[in-house]
Amino acid sequence: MSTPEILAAQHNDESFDTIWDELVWRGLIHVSTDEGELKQLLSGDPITYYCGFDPTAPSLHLGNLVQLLLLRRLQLAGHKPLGLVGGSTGLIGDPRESAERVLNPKETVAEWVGRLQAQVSRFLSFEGENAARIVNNLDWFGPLSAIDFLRDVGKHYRVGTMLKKDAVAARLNSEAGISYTEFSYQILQGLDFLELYRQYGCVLQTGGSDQWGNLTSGTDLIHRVEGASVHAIGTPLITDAEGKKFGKSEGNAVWLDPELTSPYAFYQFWLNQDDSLVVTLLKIFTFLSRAEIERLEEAVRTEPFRREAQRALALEVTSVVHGADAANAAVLASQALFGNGDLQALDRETLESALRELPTVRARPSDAIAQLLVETGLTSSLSESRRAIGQGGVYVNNRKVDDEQATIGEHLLDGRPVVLRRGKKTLAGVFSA
RNA sequence: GGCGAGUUACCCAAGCGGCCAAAGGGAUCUGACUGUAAAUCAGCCGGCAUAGCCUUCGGGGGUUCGAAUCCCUCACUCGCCA
Repeated sequence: MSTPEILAAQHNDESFDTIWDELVWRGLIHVSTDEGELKQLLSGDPITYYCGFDPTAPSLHLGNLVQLLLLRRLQLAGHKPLGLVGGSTGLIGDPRESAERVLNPKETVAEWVGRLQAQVSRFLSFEGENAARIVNNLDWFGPLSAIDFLRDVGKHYRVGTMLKKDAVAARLNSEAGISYTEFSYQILQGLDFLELYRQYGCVLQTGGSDQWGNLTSGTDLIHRVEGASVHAIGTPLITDAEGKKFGKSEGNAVWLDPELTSPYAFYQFWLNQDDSLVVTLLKIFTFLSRAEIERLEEAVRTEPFRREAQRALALEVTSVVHGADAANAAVLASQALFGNGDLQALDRETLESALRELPTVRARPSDAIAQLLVETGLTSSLSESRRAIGQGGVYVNNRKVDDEQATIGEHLLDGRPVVLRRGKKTLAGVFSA
């Protein structure tokens, strides 16, 4: 399915009186400027609004997806989105809670800008009255000299105010401290908003609630310089039951780029969500209607073992991000591989297409299983492979491997591809070399 | 600018000359129970040719038979005083 078809299938829920009501119901508003004014603004004539994405990685991830979908929901309500990819802010980096960022090379950031622009574009419509527009803050920061920056922008910022921003205060209270570079980030983002206000009449910025300090940096600046009241919406930070950041399990971010996170792995990620979180996720990450989500919520309560809500969530989100074809392929592969366990009963065609969704490797019968685990990425070292086998966590075609020295051997002989599994649900395919 | 404290594995955090590949907690991972859930319990948790060897305790250098532990030096962080 091509992008326009995906976009055409999306719409807001008409059972809500206003888009604001829907956003509130979906739990997308964690913090905002004056609610009454915002609600009125969003129910009136089309406005221009924006959200920024910094190129700090080669792809956007799930945290950004919340923002992308919010941009889209507002566009579906008739408003005009600006997707900003921060060619210059990405060179600086906003202050993270933990420690100072390592600056990325300019060429790298430039390349990432291109990638992110393409990703952002896929979630917005560039047709019609309220077509989206992609902007890059390097366009206005590039020509700005340090002296002009300090004279024209810096004068409007009080250090006391800047120090009180949570992101800055947290770092000041930590051992890591904060560099002048990252301390200045809030000014850059403030100037973005001002610039977009001047150029496009942009009056609303959205972002994660952890960006609230940076969002208000812009609203305050515009108020001071232009005397205008503009708005900001901060979405909630999604966390699991233990309060950990969603979709970022220590170094294993879930990426939107299919090269970095395969559609199958993406689908599986959503399918495995907790009961306690699944309804929240349906509201935020899908375009399913309130009625449908409420039905699924009931299903979680009455017959949780069917995992209907998780299935719906996984199918919907994978479709939105990777298209219906990729989503269906992920569903079929999941059914085949997690079916009733008898892989031998699968016809070869089905098996092979299911395995194409997984990491695969070519092998000879004499190859050690421990080595194949490493090559497929199921483990990261031979030691870990041996450990996994020793713990009884490795299977070949659903049969437990009990010898650390075992080779793939006869499993490969009849020419059928072999399913290598670690633990309950981490799979890879092995084809005959 | 002066003085003091600190930098340990993915994170927090003990260790302060050999018994240290490094206590403890958390996370990840595996097993049991389940619903490809949660909770709970158990195991694992640097690498390799695994009763052995190799590389790790901010960087570099030194003392010693032997250093995460002592000395010198560089870098960074925090605090107090100017």
